[in-house]
Amino acid sequence: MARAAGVSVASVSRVLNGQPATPEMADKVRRAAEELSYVPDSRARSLKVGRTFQLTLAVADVGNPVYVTMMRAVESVVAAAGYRLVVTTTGPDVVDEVALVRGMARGYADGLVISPLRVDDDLIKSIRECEVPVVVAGSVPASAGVDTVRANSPKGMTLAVGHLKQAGRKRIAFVNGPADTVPGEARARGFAEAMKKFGLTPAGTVEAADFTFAAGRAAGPKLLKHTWPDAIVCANDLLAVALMHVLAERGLKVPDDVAVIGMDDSELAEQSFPPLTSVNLGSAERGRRAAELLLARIEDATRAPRRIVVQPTLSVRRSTP
Amino acid sequence: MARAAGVSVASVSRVLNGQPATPEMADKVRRAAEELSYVPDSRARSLKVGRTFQLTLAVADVGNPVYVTMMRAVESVVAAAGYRLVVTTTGPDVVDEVALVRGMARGYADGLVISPLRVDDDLIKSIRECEVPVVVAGSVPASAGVDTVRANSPKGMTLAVGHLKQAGRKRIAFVNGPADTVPGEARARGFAEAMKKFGLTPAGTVEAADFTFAAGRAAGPKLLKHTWPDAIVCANDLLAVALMHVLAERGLKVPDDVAVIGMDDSELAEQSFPPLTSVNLGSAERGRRAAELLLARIEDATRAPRRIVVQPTLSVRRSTP
DNA sequence: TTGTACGCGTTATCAG
DNA sequence: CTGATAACGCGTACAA
Repeated sequence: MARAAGVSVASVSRVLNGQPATPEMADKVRRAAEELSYVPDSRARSLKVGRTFQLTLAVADVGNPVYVTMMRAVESVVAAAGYRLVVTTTGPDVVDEVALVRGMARGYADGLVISPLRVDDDLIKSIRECEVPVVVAGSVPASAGVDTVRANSPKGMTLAVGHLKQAGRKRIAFVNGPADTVPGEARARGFAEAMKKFGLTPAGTVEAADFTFAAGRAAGPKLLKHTWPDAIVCANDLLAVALMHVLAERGLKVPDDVAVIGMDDSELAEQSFPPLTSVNLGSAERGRRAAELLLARIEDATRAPRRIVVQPTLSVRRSTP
Repeated sequence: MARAAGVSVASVSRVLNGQPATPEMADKVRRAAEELSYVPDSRARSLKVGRTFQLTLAVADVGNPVYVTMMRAVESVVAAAGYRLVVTTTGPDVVDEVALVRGMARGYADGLVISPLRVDDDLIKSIRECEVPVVVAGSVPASAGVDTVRANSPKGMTLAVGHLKQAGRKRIAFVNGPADTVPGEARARGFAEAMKKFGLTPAGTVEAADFTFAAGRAAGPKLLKHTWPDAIVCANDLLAVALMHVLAERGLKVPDDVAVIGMDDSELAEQSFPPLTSVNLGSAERGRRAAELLLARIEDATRAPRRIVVQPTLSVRRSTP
């Protein structure tokens, strides 16, 4: 390429990176690059500059629409900054998450946004020791000293239960995902607190095997075997939609017989029938903020860790009165 | 690292790549690697071996559940072969697709699976000239001479219309996405052919602005202004679910008053209410086959281009009688 | 402003 | 079987 343009390799590099050069030099280089449809090799560039201009987003399950929302948000922020996004699915096991974080040391990406389902000391340790910046989209202890952006589940639960109480519902049940996960634990605590705050007693609780539609289908009958709720709060939209299916099969009308509320306010909420009232935990904003935090830390590795909390809102649709 | 183990860099490389070495040598190297938690830098490795062990999947819209299915399938195949997957969203414009394909020359990935919404000569040209192997998940002319795995939309439409006719429905309408897209064109043609084959006349057709839920919500009323169908075939699941919303708003029962059929048989089909009868165009299998084709071509660049067609099946659920 | 020369960390080659 | 060394293609001091 350099000799095709009749100049030095250094000049090619300078022109293509927008550094000062005489117009005629720039012209010669661009002309030759166009001619040969030459583009700098990103592998060599990565080795030299120590950056890949790639970022990784790790989520547990791409089939969960909340991660689609988050992915969109992260993608738009990092793309605007000139980065590609590598989306990785970790699955539910924390060991896989730890392996992923450790693997970042290979240097195939310049940073990581991870939304872990389960967190243990190993994971926190691997994040702290990671070669590249890591931002956690989820809850980790403040003592971990890592950048974090998380939702406010308890407040979200307050919104949900308050809305139901105002509608006159009193026998409120709760469908959670696994309580040994970070979101599962937060939602369980939040639900209990919210019920207490409003002077209500839970009409029943069930724990689905995971946060999927199938798990919700299985958990619904278990819940309804022992209780006759007039409202059900679900830990996410997939579970809520699954519960509406179970209720329909039993001839129960939503929202007249039983009101249903989901969490995440994902695209599924407006697509479901009836459209699902859902607590918006700010997944798009969390994704955006997490990406911004990551970019900022890449710029300046010494800045103090930030912990951002995104506040929830309630999107009222037709599954509640 | 080499001097930490007291051996040469070459030996480190050999041991870590599983090449023959004396047990004691292997031991020294592994011990030191463990100690320093050393992992080979993938940037340098990429530069040297000319491979990144990364593949790219380009889709139009990550919010479309059919791409989630495809993504899962591609991911599992390439991961098993030791590759990472980079998911890129191209949007609806062909120029962005062309830019993406051209950009592959930078060498940040070893191959590309692209599912283009619109195809023109520029795109085909860029694919043929691409530095790295490209597999198209979709339809391109055989003359293009590229690896392809596509669905059989006409046959899928025959399945859909045949199912409706057998149920006694005669006033069948069609909701398509943009007809200037590859899937839009294929489905329009397929629907027309299928109707003719069964001796039926279309009860109306409307073209949504794109393949999204919102576009379906907007297109539904337009269709129903001029016609009173007893069945509606939709070009994908998102449009079908949107149509069911529109029908419900007008007090029309699905499937008693109007039957609805979607295409893609995505996760949304079983999550919708009523569960959506949908033509399974084999998105998972298409993803799997496309990934396999790509891996095979990376192994052997000289093999003849293959054109795979995946056959559809019908998943009957509750939105049809 | 432009060119020359070096080094990034790894793998492949070749001599020992 | 091991060690020394030459690339891979780029960015960048430094010299001109």
